[in-house]
Amino acid sequence: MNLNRIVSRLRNAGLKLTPQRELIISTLLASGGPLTAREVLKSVRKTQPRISFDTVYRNLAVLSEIGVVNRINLKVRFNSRFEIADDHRHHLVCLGCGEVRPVNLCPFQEVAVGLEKDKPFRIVGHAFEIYGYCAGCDAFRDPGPDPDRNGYTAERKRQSEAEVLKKWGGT
Amino acid sequence: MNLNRIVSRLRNAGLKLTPQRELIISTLLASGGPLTAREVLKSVRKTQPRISFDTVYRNLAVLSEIGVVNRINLKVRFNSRFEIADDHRHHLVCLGCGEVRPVNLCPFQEVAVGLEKDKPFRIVGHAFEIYGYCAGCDAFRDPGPDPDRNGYTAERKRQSEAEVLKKWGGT
DNA sequence: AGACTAATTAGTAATATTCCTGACTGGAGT
DNA sequence: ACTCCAGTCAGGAATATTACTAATTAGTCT
Repeated sequence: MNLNRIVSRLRNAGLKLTPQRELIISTLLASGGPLTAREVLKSVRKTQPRISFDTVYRNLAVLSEIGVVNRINLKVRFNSRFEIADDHRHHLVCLGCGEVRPVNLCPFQEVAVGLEKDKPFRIVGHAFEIYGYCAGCDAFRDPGPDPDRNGYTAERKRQSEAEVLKKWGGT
Repeated sequence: MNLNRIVSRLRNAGLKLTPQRELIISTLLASGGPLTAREVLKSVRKTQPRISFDTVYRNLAVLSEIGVVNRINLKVRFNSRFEIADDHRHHLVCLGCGEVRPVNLCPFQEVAVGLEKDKPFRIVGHAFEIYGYCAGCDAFRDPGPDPDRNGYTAERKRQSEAEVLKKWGGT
């Protein structure tokens, strides 16, 4: 997805192209991976120091709504991330370190068929995230002696979190 | 799902049953529908006035992690809601009014098969939410004269939001 | 180029959510 | 009943996210 294509999507939705909006889009386009709202803000302020939080959040939300941007992450431990929606995809999210791994499977088409029969509901989007632990973070977790235990150990979990926050530069 | 069953799930996970935790579970069990964290807190404080935000949030997160509670909503406009996970289900979420409508479809089983092949990733859960507009809220949106427009209209959207916030008692 | 209108923005306030620390407790084993 | 320790809690601080308002601007039509 290039800037021209994105701009035409904006126009079709009746949205304007402001310098701020263009900067946000460019930032996402230039990025190698999904960014948090804060990372976008930081980057954009290099050019427009006075851009506000609200502008960044609002634009990320709007761009998500028209399908130009993918929004990753439930309200689970880590911040939301945003990426240009080149193709439609979902993600594995590591609950240990926050790593996001793309998945090229989308279950929505099969599911959508059976909906909207009884009560009307105009569907405009969906989210599908898979949670778990990558190999590195899984090592922190104690499987325990009892096979019925699911290995939840607060202390180890906290250790893992602390290291991870360092790794991800806090927040 | 009754309290006894939930308690045994807690034990299997190595978690304790504290008065606070029991209260939170009871509140969710007694509720007719999904509750926000704030609603849970408010209800629980009738019995334990000094219970903290953190306790409520932490417990809802832990209960979600062991599958006793379903967590509903992405970081999209409305707060997260929580409900006892009687059976596994997902939800339609109205972006206009926040209404949550359960759906008895889960695409995860079919999708999960193809994963974990290349790189190891221990899956512990997933989330699937469908977004759109219910009949009532859809009426607020202007389809516009151009069929290629997707009907996004900031002014109307704001109107709708304002009314809805009143309806949902603010926040 | 000038006027008009809906969309957008900066700045700020209000919420929501998570994190941290030191004190406390449930429950398993004596 | 006593001990012990991992798990928990309350309280408060730190972040993340959303909401509001008055002023500004992009884009359309003349």
